[in-house]
Amino acid sequence: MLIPAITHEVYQLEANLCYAFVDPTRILILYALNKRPYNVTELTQQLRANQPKVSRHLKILRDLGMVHTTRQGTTITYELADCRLIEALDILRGVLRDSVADKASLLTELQIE
Amino acid sequence: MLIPAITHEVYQLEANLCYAFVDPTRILILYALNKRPYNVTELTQQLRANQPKVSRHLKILRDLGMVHTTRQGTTITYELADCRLIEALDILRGVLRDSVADKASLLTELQIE
DNA sequence: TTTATATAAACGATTATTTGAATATAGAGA
DNA sequence: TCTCTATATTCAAATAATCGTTTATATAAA
Repeated sequence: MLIPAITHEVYQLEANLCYAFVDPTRILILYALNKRPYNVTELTQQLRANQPKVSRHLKILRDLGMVHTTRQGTTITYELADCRLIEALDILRGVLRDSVADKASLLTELQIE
Repeated sequence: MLIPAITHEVYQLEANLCYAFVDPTRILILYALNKRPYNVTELTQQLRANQPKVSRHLKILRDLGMVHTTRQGTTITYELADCRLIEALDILRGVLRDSVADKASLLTELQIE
């Protein structure tokens, strides 16, 4: 049962979406926006990053449809587009936690012997 | 309420894990292994990719602890380490589906007017 | 119209990722 | 030991991602 060539495009789309998650700054932004909407200046302060850096990452998230924007005067407020993004990130965080726990217990076993 | 510097390391770890998902071949492998374990040759045939390519991606997944291996003679069987990885990918797929649906309906509205 | 502020985009340098092709290793059996 | 098969690694080339710095744009208010 081979995987049809057309299917590869779906996986490419899925991979494109996941691209958002490979940078810690973007994950940080998503988790922050999960609490409440923020404008760029607020995010810049929270993340202790410079403004162009934050704007660049916001653009990536915007292009992927992960955040929505509303403008009030000169300030632009960003909000999370879909809370399932956090759901997915939380699951991965759980996987990470258990993975680290496994390595730690393995280390403990080695020390006993 | 600033995000403490130490926290950034956790987000870096999370981003490292997500790195597995930015390549369609790796997503394809994970979904395949979710059905049942496969050896490298079988995966190579399924994905219609060359063997070194599959092996390279398997190494990345192995290093991240996402797959486990067992050797029988010369063949090495890979299996999914944690089914929550698929759970997370499925959630993202749902987000993707709705996102595409939204764009499609927007397109429909434009055509009506 | 000028000025100030918030946000975005462009630029160049650096580093990372992916690939096909070629090569290496590891185990099984003659 | 030789050979075959399965799997892993290396290499060079092409592409892509990230960053700090600088510059541009857009809105509001004077």
